[in-house]
Amino acid sequence: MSNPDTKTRILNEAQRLIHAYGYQGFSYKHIAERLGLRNAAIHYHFPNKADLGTAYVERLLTQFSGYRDHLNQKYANDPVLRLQRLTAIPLNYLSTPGMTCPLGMLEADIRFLPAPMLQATHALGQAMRAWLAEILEQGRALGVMQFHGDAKTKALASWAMLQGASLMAASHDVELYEQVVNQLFTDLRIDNAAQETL
Amino acid sequence: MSNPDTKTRILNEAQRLIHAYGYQGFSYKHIAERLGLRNAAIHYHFPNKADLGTAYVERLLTQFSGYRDHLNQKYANDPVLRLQRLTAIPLNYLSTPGMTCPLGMLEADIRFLPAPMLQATHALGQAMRAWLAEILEQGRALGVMQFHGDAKTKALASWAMLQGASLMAASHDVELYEQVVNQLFTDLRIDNAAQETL
DNA sequence: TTGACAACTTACCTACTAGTAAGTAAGCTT
DNA sequence: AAGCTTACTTACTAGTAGGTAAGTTGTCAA
Repeated sequence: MSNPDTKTRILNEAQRLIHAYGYQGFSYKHIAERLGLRNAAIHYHFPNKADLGTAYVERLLTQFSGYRDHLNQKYANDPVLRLQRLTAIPLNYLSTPGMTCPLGMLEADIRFLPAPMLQATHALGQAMRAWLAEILEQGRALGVMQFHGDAKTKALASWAMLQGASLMAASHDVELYEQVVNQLFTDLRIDNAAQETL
Repeated sequence: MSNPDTKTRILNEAQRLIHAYGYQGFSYKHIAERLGLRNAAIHYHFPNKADLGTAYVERLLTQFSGYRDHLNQKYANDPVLRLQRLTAIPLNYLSTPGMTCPLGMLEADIRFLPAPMLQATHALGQAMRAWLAEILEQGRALGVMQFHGDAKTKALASWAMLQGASLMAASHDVELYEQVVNQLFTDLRIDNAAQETL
């Protein structure tokens, strides 16, 4: 291979563009121009846009799974810390102005996603909601979080909140997302001292 | 005027298409085909796409303001009922499969909105959040709702939740939105009897 | 040194986008 | 009847989209 990581560079650039403009907001031409390639070169590595999009989501899923497993092991008995890390994920993206986090982004563009990409996206969403439910359940069991109703439903609602907040933050400012996360912690009656370390 | 309401028919069709596919997901061609007109006829009534989009949001804002004022008058002393009506708004849209409610839709497409449309959208969002904050504040004052922290922040978080939920519901099913609304009511410690009437 | 393969490029295609210029037919106004 | 206006149509533009077929170049293995 003359340039072993062109494929990776394409994927990286696609990710950047997806986070900035969404799935249907970027084109092969955009990638080609940024990387000094021609349109057809992208098609060589990713025959069609759905392949590229699916590769992007699958990489996200792999990254997320690794991070989740790592935190589950490292902070096995500290659901509050794990929740802090979970809610901090979008901040990595939102800190760059004009960038949305994948959470909200994919949900916003969901109508345009090709079938295989949609499937991968649903898998990612489900994995994240399941993790959140697990954290909440343990938090309540240990007495460090308080909430009413089923943990899964609470996780779903909290998830919707984070997703909505990350979308709003992308078009306003990051501070908005932080306010919502603070409210989430307040609602869960997590004491402020722990919240400070966020 | 030979056909006085062509303009309105265009706006109606644009609304339908925006709710189904988003702002950048519909074209003049789609409208023209549905209405048996030519592309240029749309341009005659709405010189460019931004004009059409802005007209759509402004009509939404007018409709919302009217509805809010009406409910504020009718249920001036019943914030729970007003909250139920507010959270029921997206259901009108979500009940048709494949349709998103304007709430989530506009937020999802926000990166593509032309300036004047963006302004109108922000005005609409702010109006709805302000109304929600007002309802929550009154609810807590009357002792029919319970929550911690500032009412405005709680409104922001709840708003993010509803927005996220309406987006998710559009790609899954309405029941998901209803679950999230139920959780919101549970979190606010609103008694179940009242909730039944939702 | 030949051949195969990887990693491209050139050149092209069809479909669609928003938008425009010019023309037309009907109706209203004076 | 003349002229203006409304509400369009026909025909077009420039630009972008995703995608493809065929050719080119460099590297490596036999």
